Amino acid sequence: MPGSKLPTVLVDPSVEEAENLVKEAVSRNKTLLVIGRCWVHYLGRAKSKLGPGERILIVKADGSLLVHRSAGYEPVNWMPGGDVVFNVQAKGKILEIRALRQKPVETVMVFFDEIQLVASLALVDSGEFSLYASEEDMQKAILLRPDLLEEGFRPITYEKKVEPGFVDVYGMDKDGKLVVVEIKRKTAGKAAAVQLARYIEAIRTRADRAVRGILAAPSIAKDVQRILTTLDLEFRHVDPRKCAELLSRAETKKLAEFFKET
Amino acid sequence: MPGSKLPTVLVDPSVEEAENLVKEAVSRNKTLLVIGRCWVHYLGRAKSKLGPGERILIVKADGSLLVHRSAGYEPVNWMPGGDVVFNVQAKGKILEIRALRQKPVETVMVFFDEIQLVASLALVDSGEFSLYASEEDMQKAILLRPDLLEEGFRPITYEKKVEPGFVDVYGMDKDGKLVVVEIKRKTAGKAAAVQLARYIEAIRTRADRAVRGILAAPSIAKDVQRILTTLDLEFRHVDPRKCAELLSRAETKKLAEFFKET
DNA sequence: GAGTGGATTTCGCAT
DNA sequence: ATGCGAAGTCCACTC
Repeated sequence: MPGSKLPTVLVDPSVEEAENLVKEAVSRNKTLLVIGRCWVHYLGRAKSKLGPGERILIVKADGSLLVHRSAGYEPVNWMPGGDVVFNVQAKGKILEIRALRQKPVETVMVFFDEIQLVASLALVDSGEFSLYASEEDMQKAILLRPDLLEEGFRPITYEKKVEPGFVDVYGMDKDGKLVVVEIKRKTAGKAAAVQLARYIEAIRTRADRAVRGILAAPSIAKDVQRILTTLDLEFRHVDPRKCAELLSRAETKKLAEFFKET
Repeated sequence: MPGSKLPTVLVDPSVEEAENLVKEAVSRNKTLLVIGRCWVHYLGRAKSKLGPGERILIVKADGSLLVHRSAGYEPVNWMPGGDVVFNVQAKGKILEIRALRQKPVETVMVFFDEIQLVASLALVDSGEFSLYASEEDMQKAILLRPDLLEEGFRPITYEKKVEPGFVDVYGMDKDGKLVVVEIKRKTAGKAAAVQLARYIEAIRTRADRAVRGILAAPSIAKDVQRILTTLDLEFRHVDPRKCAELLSRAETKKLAEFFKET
């Protein structure tokens, strides 16, 4: 076993013991875990108060801080990492942990009056994370296999700058008509249709010729079909998962070349 | 001390020991913590792979699952709580924890091959979280930015003693008319309107001049608008959240200065 | 139940 | 540094 260092763990420690380990952890940029009864104040972008209760506090090596309750995906209080400074001190029976960030200026203060567990960790983690089926994957897949969009479609550029922003994909259909493609990785709402319409509008006035607008997404919201019809836009079903599968490594190379050209 | 139950903690457990505690925790809806070397697969709305590394796994009482790395505010893998089903089993030296959600259909699979710590917690947490400003905060905010109440309003005093009690804020409108403001942090009911009316009454008789009464609150109860009209009082929508934001900006400045010193 | 908008959004990538 | 847009966004609210 590549003996990774075991965490230093204190169960039901005294305030002093906890204070020492917490200080050691934050000063050495370890990952810190504190479980116990606490209350929390936040002041910065907003202002909040959290009354006493048992929670999990995590302070990561990069300074990010999380206070998690027993339910809910999101932390009830937090601070993103970066330029965060910590101040830890025991005041009587209470352990105070303060975090201060500079940009933007904000502070989280956690007060523990009962500590069940403190752990100081030196997590070794070089594992790679890869995500498939993002909007970018859909774009790549369409560039690589234009038939996904429609037969005979030929991409010209991607992320093309036009007046309001960037067109996801821009190309020509089998009849030589210009095509603007807006990609959404999940159900496309009204906003997507309107955005596409704006691009079309901008290009039509500039190019002074017919332009087709295609919304490529796994599905569209209920009333959006009506909007599309009104705006003379089209919807094309494209499955992000299928797109991801298409992107094998070999094909990605070809894609790299395509990207280089354009 | 209301002796909250201490967590069950295993440091450097065997796979079997870990398996037992993890199973016990998820089956009894406790909050679970596992720290160790793992890799993670996600399949659902997208698809992701996370290579081996040391992380923190949290499974909460509501089924939400978080995999945290040593840096970053966000979990690298997760599952929101709700209709989540878990499957835990040891396969040889590897502990598998699978979470499956139905809507949408998605699954997270975590594989541990080294376990540093397992903890099963029964977090007791009834503390209230309030992001919104207190009534006092709303008062401060209105004094700081009178425009919140109405354009041209100028506060004169606050917490002014008048016959029945204390007026929250007292000032003048842009036409020089006296204004009495009653602040409520939540939906204002009949009592608030009546209270305001009493202040107005007292001041009118004393000052012998026109006085406007404004009820400042995020909203008013259904029939209160009628009462206000009858009593010739006005309602002004004031968002406690906006007040909190405003105050936090102001108070944050003090914070910034304080930290500049230190 | 679906759609819409906000978030102490966070995060990355562009200019 | 700043700004813009996507996110496995999550979440609360409305229809």
